[in-house]
Amino acid sequence: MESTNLDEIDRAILRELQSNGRLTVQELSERVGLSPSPCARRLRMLEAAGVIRGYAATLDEAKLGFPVSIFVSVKLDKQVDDALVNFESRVRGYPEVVDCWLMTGPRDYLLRIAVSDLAEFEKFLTSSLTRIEGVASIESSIPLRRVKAGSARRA
Amino acid sequence: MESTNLDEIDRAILRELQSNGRLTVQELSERVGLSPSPCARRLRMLEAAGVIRGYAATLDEAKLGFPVSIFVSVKLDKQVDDALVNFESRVRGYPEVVDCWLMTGPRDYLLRIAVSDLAEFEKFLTSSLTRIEGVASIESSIPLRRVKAGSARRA
DNA sequence: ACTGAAAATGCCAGACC
DNA sequence: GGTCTGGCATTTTCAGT
Repeated sequence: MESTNLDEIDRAILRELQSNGRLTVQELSERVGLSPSPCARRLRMLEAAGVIRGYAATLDEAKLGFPVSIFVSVKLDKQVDDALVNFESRVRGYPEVVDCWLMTGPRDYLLRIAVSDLAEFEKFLTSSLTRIEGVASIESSIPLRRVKAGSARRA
Repeated sequence: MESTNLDEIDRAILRELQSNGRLTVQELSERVGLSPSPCARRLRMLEAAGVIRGYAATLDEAKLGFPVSIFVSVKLDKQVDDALVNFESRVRGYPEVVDCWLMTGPRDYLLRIAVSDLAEFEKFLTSSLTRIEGVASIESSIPLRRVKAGSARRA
């Protein structure tokens, strides 16, 4: 999992595609100061190397109907592998869970939940999250507002 | 900021574009069971309404050279507007800060930082973050692994 | 509202320098 | 890495259902 040697042009390509993922090779090549062919060659390399995992539309969660986010920190009562695997597969299945990290320390999980309102959150908590086997305790924090939104560090 | 009435087809369009943002209108129309023309119309509506904010390449942070993420929770010593505005504009300028939320409660910020290693993190902490005026205290948590990655809840 | 076809555009791929 | 050209895919529009 190396940082695949990238030169300044590769990084420029990635930057452009991070802010506009539908750029055509032509437009892209102009923006990075290259002609289309070598630009397309680099792009294919970046995709093949897995530096570019894919492309996605960036949606407005509020307009989608999920204006409320909640950060939830979860403790399991035993950290055996089975419990982790089980918890993670459950979590991956819940659409309410947007993001989930396995943390160091007390070996918790940190999740971001997106819901339409607190009633939906309560339902999710009581009927889904707390029902997962091995969940010992849960702590929620509610954000007011997203200050900066990114899915990856800017190249 | 309403949840712009979306029918099942609109949501299907959004779902498809969330997992493949470079789909052409043609391919998209086939997948959602429509012919290209109305599909293109809907797509333009979704973009104009701001439900679709844009398109982005999804990058592999590790392969980009930033395998280490750190969650940082920040407390300011006074929560006057000026301090918030100042902190936020600084934070938006740091490439290391991928994500930032203003939290309720003790009115903290929660940030995700992406760096190449802990040395870079230390440098960022001491020479950037702690130098922002009004920052009272900082707490860091290190994740081991990302379990589920999303930038928005699945439509 | 969706469909289908036709026209115009513009894109990509490949061979080659 | 750059240029060019052939061929194709895409988008758009328009008339029809």
